[in-house]
Parts: sequence; structure tokens; C-alpha cells
Amino acid sequence: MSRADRIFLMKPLFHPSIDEITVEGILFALSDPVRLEIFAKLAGGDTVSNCLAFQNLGDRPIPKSTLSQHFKVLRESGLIRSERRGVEIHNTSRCKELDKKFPGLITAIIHSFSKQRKSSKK
Amino acid sequence: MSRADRIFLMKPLFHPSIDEITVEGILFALSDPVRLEIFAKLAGGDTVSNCLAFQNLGDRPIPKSTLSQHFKVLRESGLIRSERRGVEIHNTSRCKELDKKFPGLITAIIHSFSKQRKSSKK
DNA sequence: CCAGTAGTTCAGAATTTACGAATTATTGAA
DNA sequence: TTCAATAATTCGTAAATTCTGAACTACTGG
Repeated sequence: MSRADRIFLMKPLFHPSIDEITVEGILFALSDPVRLEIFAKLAGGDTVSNCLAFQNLGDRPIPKSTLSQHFKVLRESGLIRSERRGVEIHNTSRCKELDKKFPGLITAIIHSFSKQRKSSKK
Repeated sequence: MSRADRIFLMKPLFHPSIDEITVEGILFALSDPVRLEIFAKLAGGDTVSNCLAFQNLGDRPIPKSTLSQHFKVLRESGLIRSERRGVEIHNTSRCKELDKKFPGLITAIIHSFSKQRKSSKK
């Protein structure tokens, strides 16, 4: 099978439409410390966005399969968008859409999280 | 045992101090639809605040023990304060304290939730 | 002291989450 | 085209969490 043929078989990952996204879903996805940190970094926009780039967030490396599940939860709750880019997957936050639907929500969460980080570092 | 003696045995319920409260804890507590609804009502301040008053939120009545667990989660995450008042327990939200620690967070969550409710009712 | 009401605790079942091993999807190079 | 390498997903099952009925505790007023 040629490369050109294969391109049509790439199954896209599931993403909820904006009106399928719920507050509970967002809160649940971000209630896990690892997912909250991943999302905060993606929303900040200053990091490499593939999955394995987040392997060493804490003291112990997060297993690949666990990380994949975390990204799935973030994606299916509507917080991020994931697109294939060659071998890796490119993840971006859906902040702009989300802020239209739930004004101030994401901002408040991210802000609270960074405030908390700052005060625990001292 | 006399009533006067018994009063000293009343063990107060555990409440985290304001600086033990975490964003993840808040998000987790409110990621459950039942807890989110209970908290929204308490924060709104327009409802009777004992535990059993929330028994019939959905279509099926929530079992007493489940409801008790939900209140425990809300309490231990720092979202509500529970005090004995005779046989019942009086629950109030800790919104004011919380807003000092995480400005805008609770407001944004409650607002998003009520917006969601409105749009689903149509 | 008793009956009644509100809430908690306990224990097992049901559900969800974590993660190693195997698998899939893709690339660039031989 | 075939292969080795890399990124990520899926699968199976072990571990942790949640739900809930039954038993229990904490209180009240009579």
C-alpha cells in the first residue's frame, strides 16, 4: 500500500462538539493533578505539545499508557484538541472556544492553579 | 449520663483550614453532578441546608449514606462548613474565604453551571 | 428512659483507574 | 517496498475508589 493511499485510512481522534462539553466534565478532567498540570502548560502555550513531552512532570516518570489515558480524558472532556503530525500527536488547548461557552471558567482555574503553585514553592 | 455531660463528647466534624484547601480538591468535589448541584444551592443561599433536604435532586431519591458521603467530600475539600444544630447538621458554603484564596474561581464555576442548566432546559 | 429523626460508619459489590505488555500508526532510510 | 525506529493506543488485570443497605451513633422532646 502506498503512502498516498494510507493517508485516507487515518482515523481522526474523537472530539466532542462545543455544545456537548459540560462543566462537570471539565472539572473532572482537571481534578487530577497530572492532567491539571498538563492542561495548564498547554494553555500557557510555552511547551512542546506531544504526549511524551510530559513524561517527567513529577518526581517519578509517568508511564506511557497512563499518560495516553490522561490525554484521552482531556480530549474527550473538550479541553484539548489532538491532531496527528507524523509519528506524534500535536495537542492544543480549546481555551478560546471554551471561554465563549463558559466565560471566565478556564481562566479562573488556571489562575488559581498558578497562584497555588507559587505559594507552595516558598 | 446527663445532657450537660454529653455536650462535651460531641466530636466536631473535620474541616480543613483555608491554607490546606487545594484547587484539585475543589475541582474534584464539584466534578460530581450531585455535589455540584448541592453546592450551587448552598452557595445560592436560598435553600434549607440539612443533608436530607437534598434527597430528591434527580429522578431517583439519593440514598442517605451516599448523600452523607457527598457532604463529607464537600466538607473535606473545604467547600462547605457543617455544624450540628440539634439532630440535624447545618451546612453553609465557605464562598467568602474561598474567594479570597482563589479569586473568581467559585463564581466562575457556579456561573458556568447555571448557564449550562438554563440552556439544557429549553 | 424511650421513641423518633438526622447523620455516620461499615462491609461488600460495582465501577473506575493505573500500568506493563502487546499492538497500531507513522516516519525515514536502505 | 521493506525495515527499524518512534509515538501513541489498546488490552487485561490488579489496585483503588465509589455506591449503598444495614447497623450504629448522636441528638431531641415527651
